[in-house]
Amino acid sequence: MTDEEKTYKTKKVITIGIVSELTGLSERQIRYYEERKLIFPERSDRGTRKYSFVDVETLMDIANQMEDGVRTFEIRQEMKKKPDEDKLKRSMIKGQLNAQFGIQKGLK
Amino acid sequence: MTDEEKTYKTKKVITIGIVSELTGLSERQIRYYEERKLIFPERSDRGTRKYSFVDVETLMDIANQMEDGVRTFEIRQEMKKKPDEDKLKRSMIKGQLNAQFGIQKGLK
DNA sequence: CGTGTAAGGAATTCTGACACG
DNA sequence: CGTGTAAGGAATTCTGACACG
Repeated sequence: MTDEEKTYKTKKVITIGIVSELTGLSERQIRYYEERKLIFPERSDRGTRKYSFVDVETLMDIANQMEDGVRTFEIRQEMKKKPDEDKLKRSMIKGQLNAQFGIQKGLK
Repeated sequence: MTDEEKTYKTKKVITIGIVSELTGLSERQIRYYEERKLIFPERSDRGTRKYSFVDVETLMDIANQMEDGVRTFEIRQEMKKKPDEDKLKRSMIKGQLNAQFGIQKGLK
């Protein structure tokens, strides 16, 4: 991946309304995940949040985990350990994910 | 370039205020270039314009040509002829660009 | 804990128009 | 021709809080 392509992925230019459309999450949820330290948008001059495509992908990953009953602090801990396996995780189906990482509460 | 990377470049997710910051152009200028058929943003549900990174690059290219005195209809015609040499043109310094394409009015 | 909602304010975006030239 | 600006309205975003549970 070239520097230019990397910039497209990581440059924070998307407003919360569009992130909401892209992820299907409510603005409330998106702001809450920030409060829980799962995502870190930048701020424009006058305070509006700006997200990158990577943030959008992280949010979709979070959404999947929330559906599985994972709690925010557990998601945060997983992100610390494996800061860049998001792509890997996203490509796996839920069952496989659950089995491999076992990050869900008391599953088997 | 993978499909995923292509999506980052072409997906229309940036609002006009941020495009303005990114390009240094006023919102007035950006809307005017649309009126002159140089860029084609999409619209969100309720009508706000949304741009891609490619649009941002096109705008920076347009800005350079405007500085050189090229007029909007001339830029539009160049874009028709060479729909994808933007990258090439952007990488050339102005003098070279002028000499090679000669699209400026009566230079020399 | 995670998320919906009403609340009020501030900032954003939109369109059509007048202005200069 | 290209761009600034004032105008009024509509939509966006922000924060802190109450609610449910």
